[in-house]
Order: sequence, then structure tokens, then C-alpha cells
Amino acid sequence: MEIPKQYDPKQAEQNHYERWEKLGFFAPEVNRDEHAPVFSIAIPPPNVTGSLHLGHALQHTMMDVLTRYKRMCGYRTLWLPGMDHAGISTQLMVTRELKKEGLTRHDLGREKFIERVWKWKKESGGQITRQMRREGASVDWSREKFTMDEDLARAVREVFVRLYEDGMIYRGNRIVNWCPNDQTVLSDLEVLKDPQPGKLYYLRYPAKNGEGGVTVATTRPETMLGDTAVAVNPNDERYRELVGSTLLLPLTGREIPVVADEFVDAEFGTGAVKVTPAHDPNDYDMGQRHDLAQIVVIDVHAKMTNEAGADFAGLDRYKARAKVVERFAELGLLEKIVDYEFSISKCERCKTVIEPLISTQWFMRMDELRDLALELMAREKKPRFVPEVPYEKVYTNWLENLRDWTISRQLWWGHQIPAWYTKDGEIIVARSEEEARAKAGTNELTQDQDVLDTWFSAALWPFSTLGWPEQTKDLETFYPTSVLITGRDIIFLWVSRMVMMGRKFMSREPFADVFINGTILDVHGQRMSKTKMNGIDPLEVFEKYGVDATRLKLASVGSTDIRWNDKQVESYRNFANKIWNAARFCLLNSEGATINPEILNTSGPELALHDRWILSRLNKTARDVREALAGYQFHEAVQTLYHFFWDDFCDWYIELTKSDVTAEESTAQRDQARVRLITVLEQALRLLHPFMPYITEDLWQRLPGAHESLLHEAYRGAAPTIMLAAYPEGKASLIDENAEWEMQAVIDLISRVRNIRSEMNIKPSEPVPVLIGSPDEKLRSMFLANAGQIRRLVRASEVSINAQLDAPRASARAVLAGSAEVAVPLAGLIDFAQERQRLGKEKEKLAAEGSKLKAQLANPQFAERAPEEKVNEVRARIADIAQRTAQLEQTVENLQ
RNA sequence: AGGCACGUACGUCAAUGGUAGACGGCUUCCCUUACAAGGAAGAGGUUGGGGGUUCGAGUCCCUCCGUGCCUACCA
Repeated sequence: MEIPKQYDPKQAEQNHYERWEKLGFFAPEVNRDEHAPVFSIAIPPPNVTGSLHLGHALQHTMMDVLTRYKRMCGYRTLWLPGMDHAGISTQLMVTRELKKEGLTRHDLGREKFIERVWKWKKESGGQITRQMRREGASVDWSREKFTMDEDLARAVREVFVRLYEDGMIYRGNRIVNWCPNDQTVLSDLEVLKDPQPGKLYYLRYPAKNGEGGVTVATTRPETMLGDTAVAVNPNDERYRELVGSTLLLPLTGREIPVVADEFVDAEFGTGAVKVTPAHDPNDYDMGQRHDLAQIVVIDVHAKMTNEAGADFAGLDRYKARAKVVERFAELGLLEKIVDYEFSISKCERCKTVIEPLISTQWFMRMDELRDLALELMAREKKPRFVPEVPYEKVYTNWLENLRDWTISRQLWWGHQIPAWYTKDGEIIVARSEEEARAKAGTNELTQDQDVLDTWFSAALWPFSTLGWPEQTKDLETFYPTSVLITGRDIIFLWVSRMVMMGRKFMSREPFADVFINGTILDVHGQRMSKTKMNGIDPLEVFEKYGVDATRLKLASVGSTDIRWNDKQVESYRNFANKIWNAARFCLLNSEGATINPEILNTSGPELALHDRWILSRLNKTARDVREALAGYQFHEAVQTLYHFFWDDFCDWYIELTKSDVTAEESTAQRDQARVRLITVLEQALRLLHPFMPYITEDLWQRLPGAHESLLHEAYRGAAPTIMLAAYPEGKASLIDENAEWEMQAVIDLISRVRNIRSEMNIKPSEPVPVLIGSPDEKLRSMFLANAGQIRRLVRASEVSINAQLDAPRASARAVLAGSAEVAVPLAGLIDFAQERQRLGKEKEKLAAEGSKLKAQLANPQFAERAPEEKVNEVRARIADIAQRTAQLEQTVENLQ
């Protein structure tokens, strides 16, 4: 058989995915058992403009691990893929593209522009699906969705209409976050707060009679042109007299009142605040309280309006700022300018400084929806956050302080708001234009030009993708989904909104569990971002180390943040190579053998120790991996598998079977050993498959008898694939603690002898005799049964086992657990001083451990209060140490 | 400003209140016919400092130092 010595991931990654997909293994229909339990995941839809980054690969790996695992457990599994239309960024990308052609979207017109976006989406979206196929994601492509698909659009309109009819969606004129660059309103969550150094300007507003007046402090002097009051705290003695008086607003000649408002912090600045209701959210509120006029001095392009006065009209806001300051200086009204650090609001997408503006927009009232979500958590503790701390609290705290959501956006790309206006300005909200006409009783309607926030449609994702509002079979089967795996940055933007919408329209939470994955940082601990250019393309990592190795590293990230270092993937690449070579060994020695699952079901004294032991290890590993995955402990699962495959299977089991398996002649012993070896390997590959789909499938396909070995019964009749093989169960009945103890004794013995060889500088090629002494007859017969293995693994010329250790004086010795001793006669090789030193070191170690334990036991409180089994454990360990120390002393004496 | 996390080997990270581990790196030896992307044997830790609870603390509590993240309407 042709098997290269080195694992080549590219070769293994080549053909399997296509076959899996073509044969329909990813679709839930592959499962023939109609009573099968269901497992479903709706993918967090990636942004169609982007390409996938490591964070996506991380989440996809975790979702794929769970999906493949559950599928192998016989669940009817659906991992539903799809993409998000990402209104603002997509429109931005296409606008940029147009700009290169010297066009604006207005040149094309709405319809043509949207056509253009669809064309662009096809290309960009294709990139994402290619990447996902490369990752090995076992998503059901036949159910792929896009938030702008007609059926999802229908769900959006349905939700909008129902919420409107319930009075939960309304249109209103309020102050909002406006991005002057994107020309659209943004919700609070799409605004970044960026702390940066700035200036605080102290401006004096004279009293009406030209005397005195008040000094205010502001970071935005240009807004003074729109001031309609100055506010002070009602309890502020300094200004008590002034409340109710009138000031003369410089540069405008406008008379404005001094009002008292609790909001004002007397400690800050001068204690007096200029009030610009049209351009500041707080001032807006104050304006409402005091019935102040709203004077709009800045327009949607962040330029000064005519209202700002002839001197300023048309100026950019920052130029206007400079000019205002200059004028104040000229008038002697600029008291001072101090350095001041404050947070500035920026557009999350384009980083343009937000301009708060008064604008007519659509809003969603959140109080009722919020209560639904909070109730769900309070009563049923749903959804279950993993890790619970701190995310459950983060989630509920945010909900408690939730404010209304601005859902309209001044974009063309997105779900156009299903609201129409009659000539008289009446609002008709309907599912379609026809319905609107019928409702209005006229055909003369114009539809609202705005679209909905992308997150509006995303909030419906878990049920809109399954066919809602139709009562489809899929909806009935797969909702609620089993788990959501996502980053902590969208708990508010997305997770909470899905819960509210799911609760409102499906009466149930959209997912049972929410697993919040850790964030991948760069080597310096910085978040990866486009602007910092420190992102890593997963495809590059795949190229370098292979998909399976990368997946293993990603799966081991878990829920804590990690600093990414390519080097760390290397050890998993080495692991893949180890798997490859272990399989290579098994395959090269598999002639005459076929996988036989029967041997997995029974263990007993008729089996060799290592055979009982590996069955025990295999079942324990399966059990531990299952437990780890049940609690989303991906890291734990990876560690368990890594340790089992490399340490248990490769380092010990293969080594222990070598002598049998590599025999030239076909004997029953050889062939049975071969059957056991490849059968255990096949089980190990199954255990690894959810994490490393390519290499495991590739090797599995080569194993003799794999095609005939049992798929999970739910998949009877399906084409052979490890994907549908039953995941090892982890049977308690096959966990054999006695075999594990005995095997450990053998391993310890071998390790001690190897240690002696190494410390004594005995050449690895030099055979030495090994003498074992133990009064324990059972132990002796156990060593005897494994003497051949021991001899091979320590390169012994002979292994002799006696009740008494009868070794020449010139021997290196070691003490083992269970009152056993081992000696390696080293006539002419031994350096007595060195040997005494070596034993002395060992004695010190024992003494240190022993005195620690004795002190613990000597404490009367310990015996009294600690559980009995702990106390017994300590007693046993002390006894063991005492015995070993005594033997060591004897050994040292023999050396004198 | 508040809230929350984190600080463990040289590095990156693990450890239901019960013997502090893994991987990489490092030292020595070995190309032993599955694998040098490997094998064998080692070195390396008063778990950031201090205090407390407990029979027992990396783990729970307090405090200080350091580092991140989130939330917020101080102009």
C-alpha cells in the first residue's frame, strides 16, 4: 500500500467535502429514524460584504464540532447556513465601486442601484461559501438563506405590521444619531464612543442689559448658534438670582432665558450649561422640559444652516467652530480654553463623528418586548448562557436599561419599510402595496423611502429561516434551535433581540443555550480589526498547517480570549502527522485483518493487559469527551483526545502490540492483535472526527472493513462515511480500573528503568539485564505476563522476577509502588558516587512529600473534619512513601 | 464615573475547595524499519503583593498593585 511518510493535508482535504455534500450527508433527511432527537443551529449569518476571518473560523469550528458530534450520535441535525445583507456596509462598498466609475447611486437610481448590489452580493457571497466549504463546515446548503430573500422579506413585513398594529412600532420626530457621511440615522448600538483629547471652551453670554451675564463651558462652541437657553442647577447658590433672567446670545442677538434644571451638575465647568435642543440629546430632553425652541443650525451634511446666520451658513461644523471662537475672542467673551479629554461619538462603520439631529424616524418601543425576555430569564432561566458568569448578568442588566430602538435607515439597500403615505399624509402600514391600497381606499400612495435596520431582519433569523410565518415542517421540527454560538460583542445587537422576537412571535426562546466564545487577539493582545490591519486570514493558516490542525487549535480556544500565535497551530499539525503515521503503521500491518466491532464489547482476564487497558482508556475517553461537549468545554475535549491518541494509543498501545502485530507469519495471535489494533484505531478516528473531519475520513476510508463496519442505525443504507458512524459511547462497564492500575505499574517500571539508563549514561543500544523483586505474588505474575513487552521497551537483555531482589552490589535501583523494586546491574558501568547522589535526590523528594502529608495528618482537625476517604487517601500515601523510603535506604546501604 | 473579568513555568494557556498540568521553547541522549512534524530522559512554580475564611485556597472573601473589556446623558 502506498502511504507517504508525511501527512499532506491538502491531499486529504481535496475530495471528501464534495462527496459529503453531494451525497446529502449534511441534510437532516439523511437520518431515517423519525423518532430521532433533533439538534439544530442557525448560523450567525456572516456579513455578505466581508470575507471570513479567524473569529468566524473559530465559531464555525465549534458549531461544526457539535453538529458532527450530534449527527454521529444519531440526532437529526440541521446546521443552517446563510448570510446577512449588512445594509450600511454593503451600500458603502457598492457606492465606492461606483465612485471609481465616476458615478453616484443617484445617477443610477434606486432600482438600478439595487440590481447592482445584488450582482455584487453574488460575487462576495460566493467567497464566503467557498471559505466555509474549505473549513469543512457540515451545513445544509440546500437550506441556505439570505436576509434579503423574498421569504425572509415577507417575515420582516409581517413582523413590522403586527408590531405596528400592536402599537409597538411608531413614527416620531426625535433627536437621533446621524452619520453625515453615510447620510443615515444609526441606533445607539451602532455608535462608538471614542475618548480623545479635546478642548473645553469657556464662553461668556452677557445679560440682556449688557452687564455681567453667565459663562458656560462647552466642547462644541459652534452649537451656540442654536442655543435657546442656559441652564443651571436649581440648588446652585451662585446662580439662584439669575434663574428666570434673560441673556443676550452673542453673534445672534437672540434673547435666551436662564432656566433651572436638576440635570445640571454644579460641579462641572462653571455650573452653567448652554442648551441647544436641536443638537444635543441631553439638551433635547431639557428643551422638552422647559418648552424651549429647537433651532436647527447644522444640517444633514454637518454644515451650518441659514438659521446659523449669514456669517456661518454653509460652513463646515469645524470651520464654524473656529470662527465662533475667533468672534468670541474679538468680542472679549472668550474667557479661556482648557485641554479636556472626552468621549466623542463616531459612526461604527465609517468613523465619521456623529451629529445629533432632530429627525423623523421609525422607532420600536422596547418595554413590552424587554419584559418578555426578562421574564423568560427570571422564570425559566432561558436562554442558558455559557459561561453563565458574567454573560447572564450582562444580558439582563442591558435589558433592564433598554431604550427605544431606531429602526429606520436612510439607505436603499435593505428591507424597505412597509408603510405608505396618502396625499393627505396618512400612514398606511401593510404587508403589500395591494393591501395598503385596499386599506387606504386609494391607489395614490407613496411608500416610505427608508429601509429597516439590518438587525431588524437578523432578529428574526432563527425562525424566518425556517419558513415563518408559514407553519412549516422545518419550523415545527427545528425551532427552537439547540444552541447559539457567537461573540460577546453582539449580545445586545443580536442575541437579546432574537430572544425578544422569538418570544413574541414564536412564544418560545429561539435557542436553548448561548455559548459565548473567546476572542482571538493578535500577539500583542490587541483585537483584530481591518483598520489595524492585524487580522489573520484563516485560509493562510489552512495553507500553512492544514484545516484539521487549525480547527483543533480553534476548538481549544473555548470561552476565554487568547493571543493568537501561528506556532501553536504547529503542535496540532504535528498531532495530525502523528495520527497519520499511527494509521500508517496500522495499515502496513493489517494484512489478514478486518475491523471487528465485536471485540469492543467484551473485556476480561482472557485478554492481554494492554488490550483490557486500551478498551478501558477508549471508553473513558469517549465518556470524558461526551461530558466535555455537553458542557461546551471544547478545550477539555481536545486535551482528552490529544492525550488519548498520542500518549495512550501511540506511545503505549502501539508499542505494546508491536511484537505481535509485526510478526511475519500469519498466526491467530498475530491476526487477532491486528484486528484489535485497527478496530481501536477506527474508534479513535470516530472520536476525533468532529474535530478533524478530513484526516479522519481519509484514513477511515482506507481501513479494511471500515465500509462494512456499522454506521449509526439511524443512517442505515447511507454510503460509507465516518461522518455517519456511531460516536463511541463510553461504556462504564468497559472501564477497568484494575487494568488501568496494573498498566500504570508497568509504565512506571519501564519509566524507572529508562530513567536509570539515561542518568547512568547507558547507550540506548546497549542491552542491560533488569531485575524485579516483589513479595506480592499477584504483582509478580502480572510483571511476568508482560515481561516480553517490558524487555523490548527498555532494551533489556533479560528480565527476571523474584520475591526477593537479588541484585549485585553494583546495580542501579529504583523503588516502585506496591512494594516492588527494580535493579539494573551495572558492573563496570556504575559510578557509585553518582548513583548515591541520584538516590539521594529521590529520597529528598519523598521526604518532602512525606513530611507535608504527615503534617496534614498530624492536625487533629483534619482527621475530624475532612471526609474519611480523603483521610484514608493521605494515610495510604504516607504508608507508600514510608515503605519506598525504607527500601531506598536499604538500597543505599547496599551500595556502601 | 460606574460595572465586570483577568494576573499560574521563559511564552501561550489548563486545573467541580483536596498530590499545580498541557503544548511550544530550553538541556542531554538517540536518524531504535509508523512518525526527526519523531523517540527517551530532564531542568524549570512560595499560582502578582498582603490579609482573612477553612482541617485544607491557584480556586471563596477583603485590600493593594498591574492589565484588559463593557456600560454611561457631565456640557
